[in-house]
Amino acid sequence: MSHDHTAPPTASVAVDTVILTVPADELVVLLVRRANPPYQGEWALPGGFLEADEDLDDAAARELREETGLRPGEVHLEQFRGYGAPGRDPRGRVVSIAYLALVPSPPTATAGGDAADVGWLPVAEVLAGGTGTAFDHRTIVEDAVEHARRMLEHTTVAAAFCPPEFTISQLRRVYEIVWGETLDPGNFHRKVTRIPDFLVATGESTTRDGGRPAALFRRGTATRLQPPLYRAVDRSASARGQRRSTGR
Amino acid sequence: MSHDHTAPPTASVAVDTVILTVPADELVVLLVRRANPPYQGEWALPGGFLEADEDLDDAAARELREETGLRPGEVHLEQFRGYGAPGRDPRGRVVSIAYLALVPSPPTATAGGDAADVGWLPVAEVLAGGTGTAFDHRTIVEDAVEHARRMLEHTTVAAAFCPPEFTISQLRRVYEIVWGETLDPGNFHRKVTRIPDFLVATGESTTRDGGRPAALFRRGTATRLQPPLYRAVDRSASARGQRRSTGR
DNA sequence: GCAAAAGTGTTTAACTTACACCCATGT
DNA sequence: ACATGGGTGTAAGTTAAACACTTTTGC
Repeated sequence: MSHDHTAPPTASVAVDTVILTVPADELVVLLVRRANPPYQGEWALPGGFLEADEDLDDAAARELREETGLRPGEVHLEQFRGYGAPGRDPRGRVVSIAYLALVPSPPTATAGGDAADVGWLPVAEVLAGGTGTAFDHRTIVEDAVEHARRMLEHTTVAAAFCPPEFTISQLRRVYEIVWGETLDPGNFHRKVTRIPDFLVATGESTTRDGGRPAALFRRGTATRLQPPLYRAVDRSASARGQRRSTGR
Repeated sequence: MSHDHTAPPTASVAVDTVILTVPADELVVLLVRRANPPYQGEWALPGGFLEADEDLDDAAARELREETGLRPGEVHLEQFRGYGAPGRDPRGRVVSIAYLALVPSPPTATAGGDAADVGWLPVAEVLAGGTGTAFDHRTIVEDAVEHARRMLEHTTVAAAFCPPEFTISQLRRVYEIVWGETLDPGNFHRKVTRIPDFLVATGESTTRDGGRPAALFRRGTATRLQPPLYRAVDRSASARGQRRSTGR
């Protein structure tokens, strides 16, 4: 851009969003079944071309609203990577800016896009390749999920998966499902309630079938998790190395 | 991209790279003085338009080689963000994919691009606005530096600023300069030498004027820093909150 | 010897972990 | 009463922070 080439080659710029949510006991991603070629009938990420007078973030927010009816503020929406391999779209040169959206479940599910079919598919199935996915969208979902997993360690975004008011075990279940491992309920409770401005108690509590009612919380203003929460994978990898010089 | 709009609007896609290094006691960024309008005479990031059959990473690697003569493998090169605000380039719709490069210092400095003038500018000056910067490149540098600071906490990329063989205090100085704070030499030494596969001792040691010679190391294969190194900013912010419930 | 930088030891506080235990509700 | 999940207590082990101290060189 700082060099002034003659007649720069042009491309279409698309914005594709990996919308994740945790409706029950698994992580799911919103995909759209393609009505037209190429990849007709296969699943693709919701997205669209960048319009003439639109910033990238605005385009992603617009797409998200069109597909789920959710508006920024209710969700976590973040750009995470651009994809521009030459052959990734057979129609021509398309560079996609990929966004990651974490939304509470289930957000009015399928709203009115121009798509024939919209569905929440389990991430595990998509990554295993069991689902026919268009373009390089399986790779994009893979990168997005890895990004989300890392985000949960250092930031408070996990709360974006929860409704406006939620209990600590709802939040814990988000971690457990996204990371695929179980966490100690007591320690988790202490840890997250200690983070300043992460959780704001509403004073209310839930009433459910069996078990003590849980206190309800709202999201606070904190965004970073300091100190972080660790996945067991990381800690065991670390412990393996540390032990080397712990010869006391 | 999953929706099939008629005649998608096209744009030029550029790749701009924030090349950082630590030559002495400050963090500097490679900028190019623009020879032509717009922003003639101001400083811009090295970059160029994506070519027809080129992936994003390849374009960034090509630009980096053209400007510094360095090839991937010797440097850390990573995409970190796309920029696409409508008015960011007066010539038309340009979406830039920004890359961050961390290179050892000083890498054959100014090599042959088609630019009139190339220079390493102190990041502090650029961010303070003391330097006339073209487009939104001041913002891009700001984002890149923040990204780099966070990377140093969780990954081993700091070593990318060092020559192939380096001492632990060279590595520590990288942290101190990028973060803008001092670290305890003893604790730093212990911490980094404990990370498995981060540093590989060569057996050699330096001989300098005054002071005990330091052992030389090469980069190992580790990429993650687990547990992380923390900036004082983070820890103090955390400690402030933690103290709240530490009433033992 | 003295200054300077490298590297190790030691103490104290903080944090994580595991798990026991009590609490508050539905049935 | 008892099952169920919420939440707190506690002890053991681990890690980090601060800083004293030893080592190895140049002058």
